[in-house]
Amino acid sequence: MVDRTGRRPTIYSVAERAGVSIATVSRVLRRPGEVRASTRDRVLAVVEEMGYVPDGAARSLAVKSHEAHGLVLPELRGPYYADLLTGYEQGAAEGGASVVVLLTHGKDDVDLLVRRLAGRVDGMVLMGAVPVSSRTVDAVRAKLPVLVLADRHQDAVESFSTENVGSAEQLTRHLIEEHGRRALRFVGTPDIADDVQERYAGFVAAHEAAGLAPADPVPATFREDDGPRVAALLLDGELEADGVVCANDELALSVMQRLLAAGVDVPERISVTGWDDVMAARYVTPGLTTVAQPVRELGREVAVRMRGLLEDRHSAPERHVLPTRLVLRQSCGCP
Amino acid sequence: MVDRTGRRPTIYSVAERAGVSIATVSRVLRRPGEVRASTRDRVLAVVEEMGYVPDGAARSLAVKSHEAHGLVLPELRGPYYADLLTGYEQGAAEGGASVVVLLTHGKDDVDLLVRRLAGRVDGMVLMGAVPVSSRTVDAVRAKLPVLVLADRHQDAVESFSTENVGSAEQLTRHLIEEHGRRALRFVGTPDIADDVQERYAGFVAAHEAAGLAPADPVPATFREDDGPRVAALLLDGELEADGVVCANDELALSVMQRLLAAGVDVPERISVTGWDDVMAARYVTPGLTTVAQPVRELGREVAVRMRGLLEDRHSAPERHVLPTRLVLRQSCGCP
DNA sequence: TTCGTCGTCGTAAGCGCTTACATAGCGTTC
DNA sequence: GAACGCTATGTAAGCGCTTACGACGACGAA
Repeated sequence: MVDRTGRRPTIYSVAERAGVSIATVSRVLRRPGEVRASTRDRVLAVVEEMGYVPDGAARSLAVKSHEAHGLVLPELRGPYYADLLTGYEQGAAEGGASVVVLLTHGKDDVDLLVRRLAGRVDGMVLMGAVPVSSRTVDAVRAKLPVLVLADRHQDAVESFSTENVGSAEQLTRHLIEEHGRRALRFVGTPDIADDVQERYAGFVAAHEAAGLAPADPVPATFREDDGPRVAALLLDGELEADGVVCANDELALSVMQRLLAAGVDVPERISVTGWDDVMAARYVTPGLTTVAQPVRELGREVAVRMRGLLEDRHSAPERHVLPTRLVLRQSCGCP
Repeated sequence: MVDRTGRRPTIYSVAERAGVSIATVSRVLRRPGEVRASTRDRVLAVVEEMGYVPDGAARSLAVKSHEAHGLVLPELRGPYYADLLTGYEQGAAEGGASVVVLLTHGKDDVDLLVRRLAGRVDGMVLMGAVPVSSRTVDAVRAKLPVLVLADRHQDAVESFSTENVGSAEQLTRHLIEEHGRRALRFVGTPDIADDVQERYAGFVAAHEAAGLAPADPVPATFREDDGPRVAALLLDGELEADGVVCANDELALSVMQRLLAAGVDVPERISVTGWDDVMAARYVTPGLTTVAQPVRELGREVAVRMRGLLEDRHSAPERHVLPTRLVLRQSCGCP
């Protein structure tokens, strides 16, 4: 399994053992059609026997391609990022590229890590929520194609996102028109991320269309931990509402659970809605009304687009928005 | 931003522009202490100005290290793999390595992909459930350290897993002793994966300890889709049981929901338990009794161990088992 | 027979880094 | 003031691949 030098086999040891030149070994592996069958078989036998695996770094250096994409996400909680990664990996794999993931949560040198990553991949996908300076983004963009997800649209940089304003408006209108809600609150901090902002915008739009005054958002993070706090405000009467439109499902589930535990009738007295359609949303009682995003498809499309950019670096930046789907269950008041 | 050749800057263009040799540029970036402050500043200024990012492949080739680990998982559904990856990425990042993920689900040339991956990383972690031939595993092991997760313990290859037999036994005993169950069924296909096998073994052990005859397992995959089928068996009376020990939470949730929808009193008439403690487990009613695994810690420990192996390749293969924790909620019969 | 063609394979020049070693400059020491 | 040591930097040899180019022989056509 080891050549005479005691090190792992290289293309040289394989060539020597098979009695051919290194060029032939390379051809056997990359363009088998160009070498005579008998030679090919002999070389393949040696490859197998020695357990030769070509060094990716050397290949990358020679072909000037890393055959890898970088995917930078804040974390991996919840189904969103995992699905995104799943779809992306699939799309990248279809083009023969692997994906290097960088999770920024808890790291304090994100800019450095992103720059370093830029040296090891052919293209990079940045989640809007990652804390990276625009200086760094610019530096990386100068070197390779960059795609941004769910971020405020900076011109010049191509972005993907799922539709937010429209579906938030539709959801809110549903609560107002179908369930007669008049005192809705949006739970989530718009400044925290671009999509939250858009969801709130939809919330506002629906109110204006109905001639109602939209209330200010109730600040909350995406984490479950904030649910109890918000529920307490509702229970104490500090927050008067007959419905809460939460920025995501974790928050909604957590709020709803607290309300139910306190004996509040959901949805009779208060409607609760979420966003994302996590698994728990269809198992809880009442079922959580929410908005489903085609996250896996999103991931795949992003990867496909990245492959396109790698082919043709000069295509103009586009803006992609994927449609979402309102999922009506019982927590809004539907039967 | 681009040197005179129109290509991206290399260490040569930076050196030329800064009026130093490439060795000095390299030193500025890797061992700043060895170069005079004035020179260093000058070089750094040029680096910044040109937007220079060292090529990872060239570096890897020179230092003979990819500074990356491979993580091969079947998929990314549910919190298990996502948490594992999160923990692993953290542990790897602490050692300055990035992680390349390979998802095997839906791919038919897994062996080839794994071999190829082996050429781009310094070490590889294989989930037991990935469909890879042992020939391939051996070939990869000959080249770099391999760690296996939740797999049948092949000697020689180091493995990590969470405790299964003991906690399954404990869970089953709880159902028998505390809730007086006498006709339990295990839902899951032991052959499918090593951990399912172990969980069933614990199920059997508890029965034997109680002087009861353990029933055969009811085959089912990890997916939610199998829940309705199993529930139907229970409802039709084809399966007589006063409790089902499911191989994971998805299955358990799905079965439980069907039973409840059909008017069966869970846990009064039938206890239901799962495994993994997914988020939905604490939001459903009744709360799902399950077993929590320290997945993130597992991931991190695996990464740390991998870094150790990379330092000292000759350490003997160890077998690591992390403890799990029984989470009693109401679906077993507890108040 | 001669020449061109084609298929097969070897030679060698990179790809962009790191680093051992050599060298130059300069302050110390006796 | 010569010998020495130390620091800062340059020179150049790889690292293991890919591939342009050319050599060579076999073969068919003229």
